[in-house]
Parts: sequence; C-alpha cells; structure tokens
Amino acid sequence: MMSDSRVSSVIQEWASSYPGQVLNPSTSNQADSTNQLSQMDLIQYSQSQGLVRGGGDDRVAEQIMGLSYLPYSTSCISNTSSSGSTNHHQGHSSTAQDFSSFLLPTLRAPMNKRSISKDSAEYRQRRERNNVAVRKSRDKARRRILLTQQRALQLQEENQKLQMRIGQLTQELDTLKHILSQRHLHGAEDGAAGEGSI
Amino acid sequence: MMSDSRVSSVIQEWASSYPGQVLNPSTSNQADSTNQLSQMDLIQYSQSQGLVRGGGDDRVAEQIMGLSYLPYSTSCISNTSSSGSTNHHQGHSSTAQDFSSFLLPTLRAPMNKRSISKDSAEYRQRRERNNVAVRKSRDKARRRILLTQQRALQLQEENQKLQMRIGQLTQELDTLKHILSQRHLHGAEDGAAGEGSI
DNA sequence: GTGCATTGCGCAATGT
DNA sequence: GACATTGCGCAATGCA
Repeated sequence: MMSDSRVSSVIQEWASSYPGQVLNPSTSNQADSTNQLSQMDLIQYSQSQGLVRGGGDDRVAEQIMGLSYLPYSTSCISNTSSSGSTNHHQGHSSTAQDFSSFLLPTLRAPMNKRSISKDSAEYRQRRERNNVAVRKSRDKARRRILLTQQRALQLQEENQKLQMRIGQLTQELDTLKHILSQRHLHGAEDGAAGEGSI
Repeated sequence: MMSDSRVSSVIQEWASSYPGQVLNPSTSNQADSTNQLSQMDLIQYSQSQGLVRGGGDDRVAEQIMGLSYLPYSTSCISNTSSSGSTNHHQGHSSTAQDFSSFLLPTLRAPMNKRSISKDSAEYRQRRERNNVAVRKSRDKARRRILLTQQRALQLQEENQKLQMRIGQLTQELDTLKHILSQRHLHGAEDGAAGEGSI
C-alpha cells in the first residue's frame, strides 16, 4: 500500500504531542499507520474552554477578581528580566526605575495577601518564571495544533487512496464474479479473461 | 459506535470553518464523503462567521481592570486612572496622582503619536472594541481547533473502516481467484463455493 | 506548600 | 478607519 514515509513520520510526531495513552505501538509496523486518536484530543479543549461555557457572567466574575491590583506604579520596576527574550516593546526598560517610593500608601496595591508586593524580587522572579512557562506552554499548544492539522490532511489523503483501492478491488471482484457466473451458466468454456487485466 | 451520519455532519461543519476553497466537488466520485482538506489548513484562516456569542453586553465589569501592567517603563504615566471602562467609576484610582513629574524624560511614554492618551474616551472605546474582537477571534480559533480535532478522529475511524473493507474485498477476491484457477485446471466441476460465503 | 502547566483576559502591534 | 490576528505578560487555577 502507500507506505509513505512522510506520513508516518508526521503522525509519529503528532502522537508525541499527546503524552496520554495516545500511541499504540503495535500499529507502527503496519503499512498504513493508524494510530489511536482517542478522545484525548477532544477533552482538553471542549471542556473548560470557552465553547461550552455558559453565559457571560463567569467572565465578569473572573475579571472583577483581580482588578484592584494597582495597575500602574507597580511592575514598572525592577524587571530587568534576564529572560526578556522575545519581548519587543520594552527595549528601553533598562532605564526603568523604581517609582514605588513616590507612591502614597493608599495608592499601593491592596497587597494584603501575604504582602505580595509587586516590588519584591521574589514577585518578579515568580512572574518571570510564569512567563517562561506560559511561553513554553503556548509553543507546545501551537505545535500540537499544527500537528493535528497535518495529521488531518494526511489522513484525508490516505482516505482517498484507500477509497480508490476499494474501487479497484470492487471492480476486479465484479469482473471475476461475472466470469464465474458466465462459466456457471455455460459450463466450463475455458476463458481466463479478466484474471490480470483489471 | 459512531454513525456515519454524524461523521459527515461534523466534517461539513469543519469545512465551513475554512471559507477558502476547501471543498472540491470533483473528487467526490467515490462513495464516502471525502472532502478536500488542501493546504488551506496549514496556511491561515480568515473570513468571519458570526458566532452565536455576539452580544458584548454581558460583559461589563471586565474593563474595571483596565490597564493591566504597564510595560515596565513606558506608559507609566499619563493616565491617572485605571480607566474605568465605558460606563463606570474610576473608584480607587481617584486618588491616583501623576507621577510623571518624577519620571525622567527618557522614561516617559513614547506617546508621541497623536497623543494617544489612555484617558481619552476614544482610547477606551477602541480598546473595548478590540477586546471584543479578540474574544471573538479566540472563540473562533478554539472552535476551529476543536473541529479539526474531531475531523481527525473521524477520518481515522473512517480509515480503519476502509482498511477493513479492503481486507474483506481482498480476501473475497483471493477466494474467487482460487476458485477460478481451480476450475481452470480441472475444467468446470461445478463448485459455487466462495460466491457469497465470504 | 512549592513549582510548573494551563487558560482566560486585556494590551499593543500588525494584518486585512 | 474598523475589525481580525497574534505575541505577550498577568493572575487565577490546575496539578503533581
């Protein structure tokens, strides 16, 4: 059959994006690689992600939660994040200074909870870690999506080929059946026709 | 298990997510529905398709949060408020002051472009519009991804079925061929064996 | 509790 | 100019 090496390789890669119980090792040697897709694919997104989400109130609620957190002053400072990496709009951040000393206490963030002052190096550190994690996670997601798309494409191609194959087989079968019926009717007349012609 | 009707319906829906030239009627000569995936998948997606969740009225409090984080140095100034969205207070921010006087000129926001002060109602309006657009776009993306995943799953199922079908046909064919060869050798012996038994 | 992973969200830059 | 996409950081939350 169409043992397209390209196909299997991509599917292989795709499968690796789903660390769950996705791969079925027994299928790798088969001609047409048919991995297990499983429900894993649909779980993650369908639930907890927008689509099914009820009304809009949840959004509001979520929003209200974090809003009192002092939008300005903080976080203007001490970033110097070493892992700025792809950050683009903060090239001049190197000159950033700590304005917090100018802020009135009343203006400061409500940081009532365990004094999570946004000035603390610890805070910045955590933020930076999270930012890294976020980037990583999103890269992963992007890759996963891409692989899924490629996989869909290839499955479709494969499908077409399979269907074509079925068409061939069916036709061949019909021919043989016809021949057989002919012989059945007329008895053995010796006609090796359609054997290899189809 | 899954019924074929469901399959085609989902694929149908999936196809509608790709307003490009996704469907190619010329290839659908074979029995099963086999849509064209084409490269469109991997490229981009555009076009809009009014989702159900159009109403932006449900979300109101979201803008309380207003400017989140102030990219470090720039734009730390010129706003006095956390931007009370379109229709409400600027509550806690009322005590906010202008720290810009403390900022070194080099630290000031680059707001040189037509003075895009974040206080302006026009700015808030634009932001809000964009936020709506972003939500819409992301919903769409989520839907698209979900659809692609479902499609991949279904294609895979279909694939398995096709392969099984091919197996059947092949075996049947072998049987008939065998029968034919037998007859060929021994002449008509009358043996309607594998006709319908496979 | 600690730490990374996910996810929704708003902002801004950029594309159409 | 309006809307659509996209990368990014923040915060909440999930999870090991």
